[in-house]
Amino acid sequence: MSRKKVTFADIAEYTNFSKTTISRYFNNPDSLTIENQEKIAQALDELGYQENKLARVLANGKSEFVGIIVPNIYLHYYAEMLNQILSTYGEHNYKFLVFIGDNDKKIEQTYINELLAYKIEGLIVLSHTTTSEELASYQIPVVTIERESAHVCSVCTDNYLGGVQATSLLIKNNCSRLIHINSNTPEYVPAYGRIRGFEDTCKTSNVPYEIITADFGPTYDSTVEHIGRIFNRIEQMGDEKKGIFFANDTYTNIFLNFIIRKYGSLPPHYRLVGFDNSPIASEAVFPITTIGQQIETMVRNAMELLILQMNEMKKRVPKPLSAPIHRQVAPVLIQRDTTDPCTM
Amino acid sequence: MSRKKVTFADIAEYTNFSKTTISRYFNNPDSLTIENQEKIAQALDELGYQENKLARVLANGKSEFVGIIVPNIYLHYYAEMLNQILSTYGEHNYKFLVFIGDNDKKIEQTYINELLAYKIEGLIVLSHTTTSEELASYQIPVVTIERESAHVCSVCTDNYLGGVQATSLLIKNNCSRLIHINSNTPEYVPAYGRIRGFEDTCKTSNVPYEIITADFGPTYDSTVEHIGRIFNRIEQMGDEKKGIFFANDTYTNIFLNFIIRKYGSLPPHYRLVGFDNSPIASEAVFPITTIGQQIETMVRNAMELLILQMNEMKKRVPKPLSAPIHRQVAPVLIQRDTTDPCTM
DNA sequence: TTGTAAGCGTTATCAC
DNA sequence: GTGATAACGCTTACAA
Repeated sequence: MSRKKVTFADIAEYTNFSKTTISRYFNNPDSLTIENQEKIAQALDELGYQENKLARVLANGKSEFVGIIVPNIYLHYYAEMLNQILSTYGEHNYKFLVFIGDNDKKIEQTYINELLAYKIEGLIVLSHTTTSEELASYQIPVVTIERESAHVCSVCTDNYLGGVQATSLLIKNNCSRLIHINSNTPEYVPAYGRIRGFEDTCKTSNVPYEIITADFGPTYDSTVEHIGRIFNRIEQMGDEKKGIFFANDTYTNIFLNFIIRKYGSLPPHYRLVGFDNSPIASEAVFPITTIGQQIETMVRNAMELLILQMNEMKKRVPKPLSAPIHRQVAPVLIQRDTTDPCTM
Repeated sequence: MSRKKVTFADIAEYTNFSKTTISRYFNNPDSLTIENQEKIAQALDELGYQENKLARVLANGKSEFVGIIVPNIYLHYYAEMLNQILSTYGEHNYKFLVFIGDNDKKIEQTYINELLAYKIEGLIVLSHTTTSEELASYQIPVVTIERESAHVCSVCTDNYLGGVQATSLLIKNNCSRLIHINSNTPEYVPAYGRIRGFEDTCKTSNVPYEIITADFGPTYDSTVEHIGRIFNRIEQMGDEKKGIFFANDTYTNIFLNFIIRKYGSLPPHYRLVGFDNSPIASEAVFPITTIGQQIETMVRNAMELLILQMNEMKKRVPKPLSAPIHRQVAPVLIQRDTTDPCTM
């Protein structure tokens, strides 16, 4: 009942083979006769063998572990990223050790050390706490997603293009005044591209525009409060047709709610576009037109870049990449009910 | 530069101690003189030592790994669970290996086998694919959360109480007709308690009630469609004050959206209560009154139960629990704008 | 307080 | 095709 652990040694004894042969059964079965394969299979079954991959890792150095550091999974965006990453198990067989970053550099360091102690083969970073320079210094394969990444491989959405798509749609909707609403975003963050895309498109098309940035505070409620103020300000602007491009769907939804509560519906002089295609965009009273990040594609790219590096590390003479590879993924415009139907 | 791995042997040689002493430095530092501790610390630093916890696991059997199987993390409910579980790292130091269940028993088996091969000390199961009987058969510490759990330890929300809370509020709101909307839920699922709580409360209070169940299909859109039909049906019922208790906030929000699009606001003859306190409940045009699951408390309980079992396994003569422990966590009524203000 | 030596359960190398 | 044997890097009696 309380069977002690069965090991290769036991199987070997039981079958009159050597441990080596048992090992081969797992790693290179073709090198055994079918007959012997069956003998071993049977012994495995009869003795109730249970693999120990940790021992194998110690012996061959391939942990098949990949570390992940996410800032949180409260936001659907990160949850979906994580979802997609974990789902690659079926394809690549990497096991994922997941840590939630604390926005605390010290703590994140300890996470990384812990991951290194468990011999991860690679690291996927979504949190913003540790600089890419520091990440690079660990000398292991790294891929970052949608964050600063000067010194490591990365995958980002083409935020600039997203800004252009959103703004172009609003212009096609004949909005005579364009507004972009965002939190204070440093220029080195990929998402800053949304602002540039917006601005450039407005300029090119010669439409008057305004960029409203603010610190929305740390909570949903504080965000609502700030956006409420912005709503009131915009309401004063008169009734020309306003096209508003928001940094994300949450902001858009909050703004939309203010509109609904005032007008009972979405009046034609408001056209809104969000970003992220998060659930709230489809769940809003009037489903929100938004720029969707192609998360699955991003993750596929991230895994490709990571595996590229990890495979290199397994060679006798690993030749690290001469320069980090950066990939951009085009976002997708998803037209719903907060803009006029329109073929672009 | 491409420094070879530094091991205890190297440190030992460098410091003229034995490997044992180096080991003790990590596991029982007090048994060394301060002086020698510093010597070793310095050597560690100078040689650039990097722990290898896998080797340690092989030697002492304590992996500090815990496996998690979630059905998905697309739903905020699961994402938040995962969030809370992962966040316990700071407290308990268990590392988490996360798998996304496929609703496919075979595949989930392979996940579990993989986890066993990596010598997890315990397993947290949120997916519904594998029966608790099967889970128990693996002979390792298991805790399930909010699912069938006859043969293993578990943590659940007190769904019955939740149903009672929601229904009582609607009755206090003077609703003269009570309706519960749910998908087809088998009785053995914990969430079925919500239905019983609703029904019992209606009966006790002698208020006419109706339970509407349906298969809402696999997508958000199909859910919208079905709820739209239900909305139309309820609209025909006349204008008595209706109190509707939904199985979750998503249903509630969809229903609310139908109301808004028809009436432009929430008319007083509709009172709505959701379940889960998911983001959509607060983000809706009219923030939704809901029954919140205390996820953090649930997770704390789950970890307690798991650690209890895992610690037992570390004893010389582990005495497994004579019977699985089941814990219930009370839900919390969160009053917002889809019900009348009311002190209960 | 410190050291010796035998594991832990695999894989890798080199023979046969 | 198969087997001995030495790693892999750490822990843990048992000694001293």
